Amino acid sequence: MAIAVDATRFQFQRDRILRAAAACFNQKGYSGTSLKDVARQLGLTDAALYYYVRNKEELVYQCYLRAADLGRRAMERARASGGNGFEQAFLYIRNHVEIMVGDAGPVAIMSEVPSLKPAHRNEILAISRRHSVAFEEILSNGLRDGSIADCDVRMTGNAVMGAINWIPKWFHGDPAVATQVLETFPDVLTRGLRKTSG
Amino acid sequence: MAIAVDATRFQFQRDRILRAAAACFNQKGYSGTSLKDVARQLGLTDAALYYYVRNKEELVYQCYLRAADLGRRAMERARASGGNGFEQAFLYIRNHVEIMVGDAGPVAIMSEVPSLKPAHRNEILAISRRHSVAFEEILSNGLRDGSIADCDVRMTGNAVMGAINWIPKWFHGDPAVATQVLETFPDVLTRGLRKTSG
DNA sequence: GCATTATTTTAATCCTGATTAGAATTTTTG
DNA sequence: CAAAAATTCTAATCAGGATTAAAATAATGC
Repeated sequence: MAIAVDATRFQFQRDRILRAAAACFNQKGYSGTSLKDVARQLGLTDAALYYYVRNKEELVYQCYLRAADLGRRAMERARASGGNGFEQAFLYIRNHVEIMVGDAGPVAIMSEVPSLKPAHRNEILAISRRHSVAFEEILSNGLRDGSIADCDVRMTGNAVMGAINWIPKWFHGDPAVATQVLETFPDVLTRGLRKTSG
Repeated sequence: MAIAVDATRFQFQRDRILRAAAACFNQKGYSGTSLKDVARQLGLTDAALYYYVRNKEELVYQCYLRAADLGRRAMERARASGGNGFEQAFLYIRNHVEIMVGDAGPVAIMSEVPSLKPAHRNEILAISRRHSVAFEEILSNGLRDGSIADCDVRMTGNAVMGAINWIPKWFHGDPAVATQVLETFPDVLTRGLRKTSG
């Protein structure tokens, strides 16, 4: 009954499982990965996973929750930076890209959100929406403070999110590529936002 | 034994099925859609689908093949236009976006490519690769002919493809939005490519 | 209209991977 | 070390959707 200072072992394993699952889902597709696949990667047996997760649906849900959370953190660090609109947009993108190609481990592409059970699906969708809105707000701020060139905020947001979310489709862990991505992607995505003159 | 001039009825139904399937996959997720779901949408019975497709795997494969083909056409029309690099890039994006939000019907997001059987998977991947390479070539041409500003060709390609491929995630058929997308998305995606001065 | 072919349905079957129960093992605690 | 709790395994079971076989219906050609 210790005052759970150490959410240690359980939480730790659970997180390993989520990362292994994310890796499997991204690499082998959702329908292509069985619980056995995920378990094997950790030297476990499929049944063992049920100690950490109610069922496969919840495994996916947790993966997505983790992905959403990492995105949220990237966003919050950017907003906390106190820069102008452009700087915050750039920073958010860099933070998020860093997560996608960095050692946070694989981040699951949210392709099976629609098949989550309603409560889970709605939660994930709500977080995603908040996330999008937050980015659009940054863009709006940038328009107002003059750091971002005139643009359709909604569409720009959709474009940027798409580009970021799609990363795991073509990035497969090569560290050299990771460096390149980190250096160029944020610039690629924000070039169009830069205010040219005044 | 007629010289199959009219691939009519069969091909027609098959295409309807592919579109219905694409719609289901995008809306309900891959694991969330059963063959019965797809069939019901057409007033058919699940078993009837087997007259048009060997199994579910092939249904997905055909959906992806169709998606890839639509993309290829968008690309070819752009290349055939004979414009400079920037113009071709812009045109390709417009063409492709038009397909994604237009009345070509829903285009399947290729999220389950990894779980296709090897031959199918490799074919889809090969097409995708060709597609990416083609776009990168357009960008390279633009760099050479001076119509596109200095940029990382590979990463720019990845960003643009991601943004386009992600469209079905947030576009759900609203015609007003379709118009907006068509008008703004190509501009959003190419702004960063425009040569500012010389 | 009749025969042939194309398309769809009904009614099983099948199969695979998720899930569960309970035993075994390992870890922790005192 | 003994008892309790935590974690994992073995061995079934189970469910649900994919798939099939055969019959029924619709379309087509003559």
